[in-house]
Amino acid sequence: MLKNTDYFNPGKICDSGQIFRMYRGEESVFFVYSGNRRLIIRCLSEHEFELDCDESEYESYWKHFLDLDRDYSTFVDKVDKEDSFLLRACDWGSGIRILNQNVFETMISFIISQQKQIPSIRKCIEALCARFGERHESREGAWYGFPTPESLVSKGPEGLAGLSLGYRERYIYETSMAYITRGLSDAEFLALPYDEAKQYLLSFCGIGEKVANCILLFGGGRFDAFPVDVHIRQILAREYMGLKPGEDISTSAARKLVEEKFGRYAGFKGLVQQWIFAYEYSRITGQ
DNA sequence: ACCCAGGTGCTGC
DNA sequence: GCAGCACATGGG
Repeated sequence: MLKNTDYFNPGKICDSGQIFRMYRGEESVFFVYSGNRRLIIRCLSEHEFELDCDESEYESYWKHFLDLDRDYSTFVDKVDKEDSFLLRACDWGSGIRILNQNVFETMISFIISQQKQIPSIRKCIEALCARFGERHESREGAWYGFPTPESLVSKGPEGLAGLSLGYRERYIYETSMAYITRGLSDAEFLALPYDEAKQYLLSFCGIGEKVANCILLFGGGRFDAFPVDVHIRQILAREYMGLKPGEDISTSAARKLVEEKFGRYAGFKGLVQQWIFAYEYSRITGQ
């Protein structure tokens, strides 16, 4: 049971695009999957939650996974009062936490995410878990864990066919193979300096600048990572350059603008990114 | 048929 | 460093 918990809104987190294996159940119930673990969150009120998982897993795993050991109140107060768009995004995104997901799962998930829409990404990952993951039985029904790299390569490169992964099949296979031979444990990865952690990620096939930043932010504990994707570029163009809706700018121009507009939020730039991404995404999908 | 999606790798300059 | 292109697949 979690009481008096502020700045924690499972619904906002579920829709924020940083996690693909989090689902809405009935009546304010959420299912969260990570590796071979599962957490059920029941929202009792705005500040009270029942967390259902194996005994001891909360303190040893889920508390940090949900980033509940961080004080989010300080970040909200630091938003520039002149920046009306960010104020709205921050207000809307209140309750989003930046998760600490496991690294290999985040690598494969965001390799899949490229050139795909979020519902489609979820389906691909589900299919991958069903084919290669460990099966678990529970009162609520059967579910599958996230596959290990060994499992993903166990049927050869062709073993990944038929899951709508397209050209990403090769990326997943190559990255899994490389991870088996030279992958770091999560603890080793987290201990790396920022630049080395990024270079490590970029050395895998299918991981470029944007995906690396997603992994750094959503699984790598780097609160300053700022992924720039098509939505972020459109926000910058529209809200910070006065261009017409839909007009795009180059990624390099976007990175300069990010530094100019959000550089002052050093220490929590990644949270700022999630506020504006989730706000924009809700606008597009009409929530 | 066309355009786009939480881009990356590769080539050529 | 930067532009241009191919790359699967599903959805509008």
